[in-house]
Amino acid sequence: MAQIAKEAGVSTTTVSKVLNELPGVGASTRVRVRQVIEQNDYVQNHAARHLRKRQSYLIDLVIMRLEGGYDVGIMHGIQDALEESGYRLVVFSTNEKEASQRLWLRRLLDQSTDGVLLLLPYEQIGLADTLMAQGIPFVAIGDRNEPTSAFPTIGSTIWLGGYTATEYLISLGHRRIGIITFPLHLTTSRARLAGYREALERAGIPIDPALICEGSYLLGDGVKQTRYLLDQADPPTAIFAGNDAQAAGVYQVLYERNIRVPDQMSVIGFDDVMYTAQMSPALTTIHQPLVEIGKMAVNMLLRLIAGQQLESNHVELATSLAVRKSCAPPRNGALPGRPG
Amino acid sequence: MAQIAKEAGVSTTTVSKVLNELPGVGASTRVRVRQVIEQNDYVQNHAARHLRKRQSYLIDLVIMRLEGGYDVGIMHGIQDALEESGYRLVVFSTNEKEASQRLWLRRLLDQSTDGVLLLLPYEQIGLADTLMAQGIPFVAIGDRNEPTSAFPTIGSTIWLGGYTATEYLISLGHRRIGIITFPLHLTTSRARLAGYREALERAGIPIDPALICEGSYLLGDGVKQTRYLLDQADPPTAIFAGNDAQAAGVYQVLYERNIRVPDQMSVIGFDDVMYTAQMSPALTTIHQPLVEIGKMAVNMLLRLIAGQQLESNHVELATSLAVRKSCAPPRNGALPGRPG
DNA sequence: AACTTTCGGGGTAACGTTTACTCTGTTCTG
DNA sequence: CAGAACAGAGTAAACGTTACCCCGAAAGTT
Repeated sequence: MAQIAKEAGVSTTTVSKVLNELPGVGASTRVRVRQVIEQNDYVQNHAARHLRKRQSYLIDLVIMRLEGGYDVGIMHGIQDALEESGYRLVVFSTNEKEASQRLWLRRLLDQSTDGVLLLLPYEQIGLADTLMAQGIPFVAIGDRNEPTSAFPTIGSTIWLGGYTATEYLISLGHRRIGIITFPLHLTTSRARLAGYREALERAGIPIDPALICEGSYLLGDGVKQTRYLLDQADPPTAIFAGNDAQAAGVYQVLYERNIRVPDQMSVIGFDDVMYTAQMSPALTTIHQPLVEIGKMAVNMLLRLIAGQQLESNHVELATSLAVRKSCAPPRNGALPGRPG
Repeated sequence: MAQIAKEAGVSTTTVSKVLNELPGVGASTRVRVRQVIEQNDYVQNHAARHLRKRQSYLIDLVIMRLEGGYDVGIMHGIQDALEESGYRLVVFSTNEKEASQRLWLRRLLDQSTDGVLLLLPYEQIGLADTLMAQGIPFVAIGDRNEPTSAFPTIGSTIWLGGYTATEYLISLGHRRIGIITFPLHLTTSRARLAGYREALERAGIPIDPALICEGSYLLGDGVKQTRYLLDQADPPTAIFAGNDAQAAGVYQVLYERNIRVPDQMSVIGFDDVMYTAQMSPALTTIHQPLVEIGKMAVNMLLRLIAGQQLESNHVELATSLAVRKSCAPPRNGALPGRPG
C-alpha cells in the first residue's frame, strides 16, 4: 500500500480511503489512485485488515456431517448468496464429537469468524447458547424443535408440506395413505403429521392409527416401516415418507417384493434433494426450497453482522409439490404376498 | 496477551515463547504461564498471528459445484484429516463462472490461504498454472487428464477398476457386456476402457465395438446410451456404467421397460458414492476410496505447506469391488420389447 | 471583512502478535 | 580465576491496515 501511495503521490491514508470508498477524497485523486492500484495489481492484505477492523470476512458453517442431500442443496444457496459479498465460507464438521466442537468454539472467540450458520439436527443446538453468550451473530437453518426460540431461524412450511402431499394423494383417489414420520417429540415431525391429518379430515376420510408409523430420519427406518405397513391385513395404497432418504428405503422394499411404483403403490417423499430425480421411478416429493433457504440464511446473517435488525426472527419459506413419476391413482387388486 | 504477561509477571515475549513452544523459557516459568493462560481462557488472536507469521491457517477447497456424490466422500476425508491440524477449510464454488474464479484468485494473492485443494473436472485445471506461478502449494484431486503433470495429484487406480468390474461380470457368466464411457479424449476414461478390454481379452471374449458407447458423465447420458444398448439386435446381458450417476440413468431405463435388475440385466457402477446403497436394488459398483483420497490430499498438502518434499508427486489409491445386489448370472430368454 | 463551515488530504497511533537482538546472571573450561 | 559459553528473560521493531485528529484552503455566512 505504501508503494501505491508513493506512486500516486498521496498518503496511505488516502489510498485506504479510496479502497474503502470513504469520503474525504477528491474525484480526480480518487481516479488517479484507482489507476495506480490497477496497474500494480495490488491486493489488500487480508490479515492486516482483519487485525485492524476486527472483521475476518469469514463465515463459518457448522454441520454435523455432510450427507449429500438436504445439506448440499442448502450449501448451494449459501455459496450463491456469498459469491458477491466478499465473504468466504469456512465449513466445519462436528462429526458428533464433543471434543472437536469445543475446539472449534474456542477458536471462534478470537474474532476469527464474523458470523455462523448452524446446520445441525434438532438436538445439537446447545451451541446456540454459547454463541449468544459470546455475542457472535448466527442463524440456525432447518426447522427447530421449539416452535419459538430466542435466536434467528429459517426453515420451511412443514405443516403445509404435510397437507399438500396428502391432499395430492387423496386427489388421485387414495383413501388408505400410510405415513412414516420422524420421532414425534420433534415439533417439525408433529407439524407434518398434523398437515396429513388435516387433509384427511377435510376429505372426510377417517384416520387409521395403524397407518401412522414413527421412525427416525434414516433410510433403514423407511425399510422397516414399509414392511410393517405392507404386512397389514389392509395395507395402504400410498406411502408418504418422512424424507427422501426414507422414500429410498420404501423403494427398496417395494422392489424386493416386486411391487411396481406407481402402478401398485404410490410413494411421495419430502425435501426434494438432488438425487430424487435419479431414483427409479423419479420420486414425487414435497419440494423444500433448499437453495432459497440457504440464500436467505446468508442474507439474514449478513444483516446481523452489519448490526441491523431483522424484520422477523423466524422465517419460513413455502414448500411446494414436485410431481414426478411415483404417484398414480390406486389400482384395485391385491398386492403380491410376502416373499420367502 | 499483555494481560497474561502482567498476571504471570513476565513479558509478552515469554508468553509467546510458551505458546509456540519455543526454547528459551525455564521449566517453572513455562508451567506458571500455562496456568495463567488456562485460568483466563485466553485464545490467541488469529489476525495478529496471521499478519506477523504470514500464515492464515486456512486451506481453500475449490470445487466447481457440489454434486452430492463423489465430492461429498472426498470432503469427508478432508474434514477428517483436517480435524486435528488447526487448519480451517474454506470452500469455494467456482460455479463455472470465469468472473468469480478470477475474483477468488485475486484474493489468494494476499496470503490469505496457506494452500489449495483442487477438486475440479479435467478441463478446468487452468487454475493450476496460476497457483504454480504464485508459489501457492496445492494438490489436485481426481484423476487427471494428462498421465503426468508438473503438480501433485492424487487419484485412484482407474484401469484396475475397469478390469475388476469386467472380470467380475465375466466370472458371473456374462459374455456380452455393454460399457458406457466418459468422453474418450480423457486419459482416465481410456484407462477404464483399457481395463475392460484387458479383462475380455484374458477371458478370450471378442470385443464388440457396438457394446462400447461414449457419453458424458451425467445421468442423462446413462439413459441415452442404455436405450441404444437395449435396442440392438443382440443386446448385452450386463451394463458397466461410467459412474454411479450414469448407473442411475441405466436403472431408469430398465425400470421403464420393466427389466428386472439383476435377474434380467446386471448393472455395475463406478465411484461408490454415498447414495449407491439407497438405490433399488443396491448398486454393485467399483469402490473408489474417496475418504482416503481426501485424507491423503490433505496430508500431501500439509507437507507441501511445511516445505517438505513429497515422496511422489502422483499418488493412486486402489479401487476395489463393492458387491451389492445389482449383478447376477445372466439368464436366458429375450428381454421385453420396447414399450410404446 | 471577519468568522464559520466544508472539503481534500496528511500524520500518527494503534490492532495483537512474533522475532531479531540485547542484556543479565550462572556455569563451565583451561 | 578470568573468560567463554549459555540459558532465561526482556526490548523494541516490525507486519499492513484503518481510525482519529489535525491542518490549510476555499466557500459560504453575518
